[in-house]
Amino acid sequence: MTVNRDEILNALVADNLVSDPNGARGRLLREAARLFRDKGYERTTVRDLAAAVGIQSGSLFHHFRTKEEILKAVMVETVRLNTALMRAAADAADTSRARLRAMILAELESIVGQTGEAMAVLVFEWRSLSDAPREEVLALRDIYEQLWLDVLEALKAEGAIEADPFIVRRMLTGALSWTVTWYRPDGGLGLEDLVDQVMAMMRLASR
Amino acid sequence: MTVNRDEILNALVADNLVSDPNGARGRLLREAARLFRDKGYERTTVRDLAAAVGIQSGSLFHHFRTKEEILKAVMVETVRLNTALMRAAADAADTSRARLRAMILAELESIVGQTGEAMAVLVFEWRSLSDAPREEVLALRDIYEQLWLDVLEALKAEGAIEADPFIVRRMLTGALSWTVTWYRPDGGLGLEDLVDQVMAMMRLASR
DNA sequence: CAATACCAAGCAAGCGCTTGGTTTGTAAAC
DNA sequence: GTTTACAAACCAAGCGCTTGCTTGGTATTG
Repeated sequence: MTVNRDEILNALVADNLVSDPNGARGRLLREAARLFRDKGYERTTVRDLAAAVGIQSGSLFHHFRTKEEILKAVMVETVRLNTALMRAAADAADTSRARLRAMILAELESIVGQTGEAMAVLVFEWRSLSDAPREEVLALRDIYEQLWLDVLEALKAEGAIEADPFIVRRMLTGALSWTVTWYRPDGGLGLEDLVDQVMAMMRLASR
Repeated sequence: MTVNRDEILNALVADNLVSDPNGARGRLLREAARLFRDKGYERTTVRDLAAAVGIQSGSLFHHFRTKEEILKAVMVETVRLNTALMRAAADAADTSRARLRAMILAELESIVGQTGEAMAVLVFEWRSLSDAPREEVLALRDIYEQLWLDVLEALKAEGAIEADPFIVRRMLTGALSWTVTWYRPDGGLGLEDLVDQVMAMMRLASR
């Protein structure tokens, strides 16, 4: 990887697209992501959220107008960050096959790494968003998805994959995001190994 | 398929392992599954559940002691039914490859078919179950999962797949259950086509 | 001396669930 | 073949609690 995670994050923070993780807002969003993943959005109360950052529940509404706005912010910022990370990962590879591998690794890193809580929220809590904000998040996600479709279409053109790129991506989305429910980085299986397994499953091995 | 769905269902009903879909309890569980999938368990109130079957909210507690017990019943009965269906699908095929194909088809049929609501609940709402009932459901699910591991291990031994069977199954779980979020049977893509795509993705085609 | 960040207190609404009593289905007793 | 008995199914009402959010005021900071 030529561009590292922190550089990308800082650039987004500078553009006000993502909250500074060290600021009050950023800290709250991180705790919110953790709570939303662990207990679900509905089971998490504003009192839980407030306690997690050490303030009174009413004080939350100085930073966010509603509880739902917190959920939306978690999702929006997560998509933005991951789109940037994914683009960087894709750009750094020079063959389609290497590009797919890099993207799978990047997505798994997001899922099991620091933004894992937020990624899980993105996967499991979209139903808790009401229509308008959901559409907003989905629109952002489309940009992210297009990065995947580009590389999968290239692989299809090369004959490296046989199935429809669109469907392959949807299957990959499910397969990779499902790892949040079972993969533990401290187990015997490293992240790179896991990527190898995914590539092997699609018979695209050759690390 | 030599054994059809209704036969299997009736056998389970006769053994009291699954509620009669026409009975009061069965109807409630079906409506509960639909509501839980559409709005999530937490957002679904006992008043919603009662209204869906046309009774007062208090009357629910004549059939179930708590709201959580309804969720558990939905999950338990769904796993039981699908284990039976999956076993039948597996037994009817004679090669490992055909068996995997039959099982993928069976799982997709469960996901997009009549029990689809309940399957989605099983996937997305496990976090809403408290510890003890969750362990119970997971224990039942292990039986179901073993059916998959058996056929994947056979395929591995035959050299038809390259990756670890355990990991392949987890990837398949994610990929297939994720279809609930996007696949619509009335679109251009039929279920058999979708299975073909999955097999093609694993380079196991040859319908 | 504003503006920002927070606290203490509490309100209105909605939640799961309980209660006491009525209707309905079923089958034995007469 | 009507009556009696009784449990299962349900209703109407509401209790106690938690929820998201508001309000009016007080520190803190540049």
